[in-house]
Amino acid sequence: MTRSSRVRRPATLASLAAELGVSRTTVSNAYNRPDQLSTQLRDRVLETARRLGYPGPDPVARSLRTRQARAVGLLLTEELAFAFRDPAALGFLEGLAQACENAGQGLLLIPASARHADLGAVHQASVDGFVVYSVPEGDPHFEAVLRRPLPTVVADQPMNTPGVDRVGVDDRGGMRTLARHLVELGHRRVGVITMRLSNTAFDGFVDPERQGRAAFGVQRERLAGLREGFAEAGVEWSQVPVMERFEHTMAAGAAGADQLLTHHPGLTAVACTSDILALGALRLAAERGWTVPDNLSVTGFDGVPEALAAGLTTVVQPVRAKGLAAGELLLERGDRVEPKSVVLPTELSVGATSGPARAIERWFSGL
Amino acid sequence: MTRSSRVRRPATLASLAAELGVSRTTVSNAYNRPDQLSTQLRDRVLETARRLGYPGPDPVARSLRTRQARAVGLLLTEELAFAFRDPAALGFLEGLAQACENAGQGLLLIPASARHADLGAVHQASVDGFVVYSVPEGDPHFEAVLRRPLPTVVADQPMNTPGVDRVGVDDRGGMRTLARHLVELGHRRVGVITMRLSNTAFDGFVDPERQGRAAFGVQRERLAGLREGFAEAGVEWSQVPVMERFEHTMAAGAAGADQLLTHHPGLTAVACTSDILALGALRLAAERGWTVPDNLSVTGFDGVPEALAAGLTTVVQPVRAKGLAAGELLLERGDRVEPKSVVLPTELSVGATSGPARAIERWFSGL
DNA sequence: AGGCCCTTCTGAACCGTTACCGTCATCGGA
DNA sequence: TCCGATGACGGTAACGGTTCAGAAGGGCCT
Repeated sequence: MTRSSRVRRPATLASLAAELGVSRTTVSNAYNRPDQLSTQLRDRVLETARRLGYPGPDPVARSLRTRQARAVGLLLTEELAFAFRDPAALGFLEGLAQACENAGQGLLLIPASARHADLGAVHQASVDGFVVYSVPEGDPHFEAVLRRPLPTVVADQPMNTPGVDRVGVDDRGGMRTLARHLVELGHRRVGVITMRLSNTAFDGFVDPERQGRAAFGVQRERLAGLREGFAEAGVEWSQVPVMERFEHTMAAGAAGADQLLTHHPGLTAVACTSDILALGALRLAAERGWTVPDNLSVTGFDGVPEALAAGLTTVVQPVRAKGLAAGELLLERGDRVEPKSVVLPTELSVGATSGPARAIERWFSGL
Repeated sequence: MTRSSRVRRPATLASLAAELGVSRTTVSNAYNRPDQLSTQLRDRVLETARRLGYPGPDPVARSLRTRQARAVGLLLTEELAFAFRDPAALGFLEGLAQACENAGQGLLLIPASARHADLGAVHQASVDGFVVYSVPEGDPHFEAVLRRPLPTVVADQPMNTPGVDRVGVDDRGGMRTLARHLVELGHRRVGVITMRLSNTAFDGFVDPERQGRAAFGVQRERLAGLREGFAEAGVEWSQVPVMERFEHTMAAGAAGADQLLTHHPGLTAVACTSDILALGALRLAAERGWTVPDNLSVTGFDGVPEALAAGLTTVVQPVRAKGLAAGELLLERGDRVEPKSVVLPTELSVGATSGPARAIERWFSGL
């Protein structure tokens, strides 16, 4: 079979029916309801289809009529390729893909990065529902998704979208537990490196006011968890320097740590709101010749494989389960109407990058 | 806006036109060809649409008429989740996603693992073309793809599908270069661990006959490259033990290496047809207390990040570029008819896991 | 005044299917 | 012989749009 023959406009169900001298319904039934016609006729239909090169009912026309596309749309505001680079996103996707596979549904990745000002990709997506992964509040693509009359599940962010299902993790509780861990180790002078808090590029220190205005609820929650945990030990949050980085890379984490530690040399611990940033901070510590955790404690959030392999103290969130839950929430809703919210637990993983603050005090006194 | 209002059957273009007292054409134009109607009328249309909760033209109906879905279908025979676990597949996907993003196209992951005996997912995919990633020859899902009257690009496998575009890498040449590298280091007693050669589960030694019958052209090519490279040094291929593993995991690589080295204790080098298997072999060597490369040389293929980080000697293939090329080949074909084949170069990356065979001989003589 | 073009909008065909309901033949039983 | 049940198939109307040719109306030029 040559390419050109495969690419020519194929026969339609109607032309096949005409060729056979039967009705279109019968041809349709031959494909979709074998029990509705005799075996002989069905075989004759299928045989003729083969002979004419009829590829079977057109999926688009079928979707139009049956009102289902057998696919789930995934909206990420980042570049598509990002999804395959970021370890946490990857875990989520793996779980989501699993859910789709289980249900025999396709998974449509929708190009909706900032490059695409038009919302065409969202409007044009032939899907039965959307999963929205971690987009900022007020994102126009997300709003376009909401206007589509389709069931939608939000993963992580934005939080509190009325009437929309959500699956997330206990960001705040996880970070609170982490903060307590640092407190127990004696840390009182801590710094924070956070992922971007808004959609506009900004790198630098952020005051609590901007923290509260953050367009990313997950970051707000994680910061709030740290605040609460440290508050229990009497650490005033306004005294805790928070460094924001727009990019989510190890390089950004290292740069953030550099700036943070340069302005606040007395810090005994740096808590990062992601593992990637924390790995960057670790790299910076190594560059400065500091020993972790003797000279500095560093913590992350997510529990990505790279971080666990590196022995990072971090909050592990079940990213895979989150993706799976998001998919299932979307696919297994029956005629449920009231929105559902799933919050998965997080777990502190104490690694080799957090240690007693004592040692650090000693180190500084020796300067 | 509550969920129930969002999920109710929405207004249609026709009902909107009726409400406005204009023709459907005009409403359609308001969305698709703003220059075809006055600004006032367009604003009135859009305003009324907002008021009635009309979500804009239905994508499926539009696709039916325009004959395009603005999406690319991706067929993998593995579980969907596999794509997010296997590093080489991941790199490919990243490149492909990039190509789709550049063209503003969606990327539809089609569930077509062995679990899905029915080909419905392929038949139902609303896409403008397919990218087929590394599936075995004769795969029924692939054949279903070929029956769809859509442009198709094969990545890696199956090779030599008449009339179909393909993008691959120089598997054979890469492996030949690797073999020469081992030869130069003095290796003559080598063993091989290969990925699965057929779709049916099998673990064990494979003779050249089965190698030639392999359903995976890429594996055939890589083995052929080794054969040719070693033949230049007078190493008879029939004397080279080849161990096949069905699973593609480090554990499988370790088990394969174990079996291989148990039956052929005199081997000085183990060449694997993938990095994952090679990393497994390295793990086994460590478990046995062997020093690499002093006691054993180990090589891989792919050049995945984990392998390069581990200093594995391997053949690096440009997986990302391969994905990008596959996407571009599909999306940028104009009215080209004759099939096109792209073969990307591979590069030997000499790491710390291959060394002179001398040392190994000495080690054995000391037993 | 008449012809022509331009802008703006309409009517009808078409895209390829499936849902719904009706029809027709066949057959067994009364 | 007639009747109702059953199985097999067909006709018609959606499904929700896009497209293209052309109509209506106004302005401009001659």
